[in-house]
Amino acid sequence: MKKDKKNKPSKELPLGFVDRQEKELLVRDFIISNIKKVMIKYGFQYLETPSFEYSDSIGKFLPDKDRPDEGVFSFKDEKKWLSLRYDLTAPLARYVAKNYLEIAKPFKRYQLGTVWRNEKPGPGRFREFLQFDADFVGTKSLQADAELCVLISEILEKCGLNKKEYIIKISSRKITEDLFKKIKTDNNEQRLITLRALDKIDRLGWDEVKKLLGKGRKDKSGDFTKGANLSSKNIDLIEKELKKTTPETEDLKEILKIFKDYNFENFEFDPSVIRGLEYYTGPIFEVNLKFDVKNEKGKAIQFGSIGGGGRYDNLVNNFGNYDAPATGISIGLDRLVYALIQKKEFKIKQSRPIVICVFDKDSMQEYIRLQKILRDSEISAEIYPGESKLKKQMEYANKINAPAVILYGENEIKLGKPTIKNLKSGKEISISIKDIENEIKKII
RNA sequence: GCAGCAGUAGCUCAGCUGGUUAGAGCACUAGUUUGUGGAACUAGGGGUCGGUGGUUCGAACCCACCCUGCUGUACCA
Repeated sequence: MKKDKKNKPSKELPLGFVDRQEKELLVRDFIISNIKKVMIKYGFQYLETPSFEYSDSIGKFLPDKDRPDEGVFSFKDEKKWLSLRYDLTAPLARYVAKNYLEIAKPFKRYQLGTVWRNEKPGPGRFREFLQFDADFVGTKSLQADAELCVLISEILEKCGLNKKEYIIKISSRKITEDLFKKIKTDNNEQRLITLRALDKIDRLGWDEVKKLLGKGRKDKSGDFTKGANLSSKNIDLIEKELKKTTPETEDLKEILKIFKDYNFENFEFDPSVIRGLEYYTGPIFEVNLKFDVKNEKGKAIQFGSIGGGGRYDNLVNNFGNYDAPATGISIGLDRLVYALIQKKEFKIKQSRPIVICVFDKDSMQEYIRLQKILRDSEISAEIYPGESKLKKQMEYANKINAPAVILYGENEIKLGKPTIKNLKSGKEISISIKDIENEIKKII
């Protein structure tokens, strides 16, 4: 079958890239159709920006000599570095900065698009994936932040999740800002390490996180992670502050009030939600699934959140002098698909064609006639695409999960009555051509 | 990136402490059935045992490096 293995092109995929098959794509399409419905209802505009941006436009300043792949895929075009986008927020900021004078403010847009990250893939995590983003640009109103949570919630429920299966966690950057004032640290690296450590509370638990806040932690593979070196007094203070269950910052109090007006309850205040450490300035949200997700071997895996977002009031401003406070949320669609396929028995019908068997090429016009009758009735149908013995054709129909085959050979043609064979029951019936449509519809 | 484990047919795996032409199940192909699938039976194809180099009379098996995968960890704008 295969000789000369050498010098043949590789059939392997690059690390972190995958082929996606129909089953998965149909679930994805289902989610996308729900997203579009909800976004239209909420009055958002649909936008598409290109896959590539200048690296500096999306926050990457790539030094010429270092390898230009610090988390992103990049190449040098003439004199400037280009990068594949790693999210949809940075391109949005760029878009708003570029078109600021023309667009209505506040600008509400949603976007669906592939993004790429040059990093280590994990289960359900690839280096190329589809993201959905909804953002408000040009408003400080916390109504916007609250509405994002409501809208995501509606999308998830339209996709079949109930209120027990997901939760929106909210917090605010203001909490950690206040905290840093209290422990009086202006050491930026220490602040970063602290934030990263706090981000892991739900995964590692307080005991482990406290090690990270102090000297450091050794994980179970024996790898050591350097800690933030805070004093135990400060560590205790942080723990005390972050274990509070009611928010004390003004922004969150207001959001909670708005949630109440919306009658929105499926959220939870969680001060350990930190997220994207650089640009958030206010409320932050995280969308979490509350059921276990398993890998191919049936083992539960650390799935984490399927999306999140928050307020980023300074991002657009980076491009110039426009002051455009913004807030947004994004969902990793492929991860959601991965989880949903496991959780739900999807009844999304993968419509497979009725197969019309070919007995004799000279009768082709008869087959085409049958095929047209079915297709005109919006029934998926095909003449067996090949030249094989009947047995082969049956095996083919069986393998593609065809609901039925139509047998129209010499004998049937003489009578003008094709035989329909139901592939599930194995039953065959002889039927006149005018009844074909009805009979097939009974089967599919 | 770091660490642990793994890599034998398309898939799942066996291969005893290194010993002649490397095995099984499933899948595939052909036939039993020249107009009938999902079952059975028969026969057959398919592997330089992840790669490269080394140790050895001899390597799928031992050693080194590399690649890939899994798990954890780090980073994630």
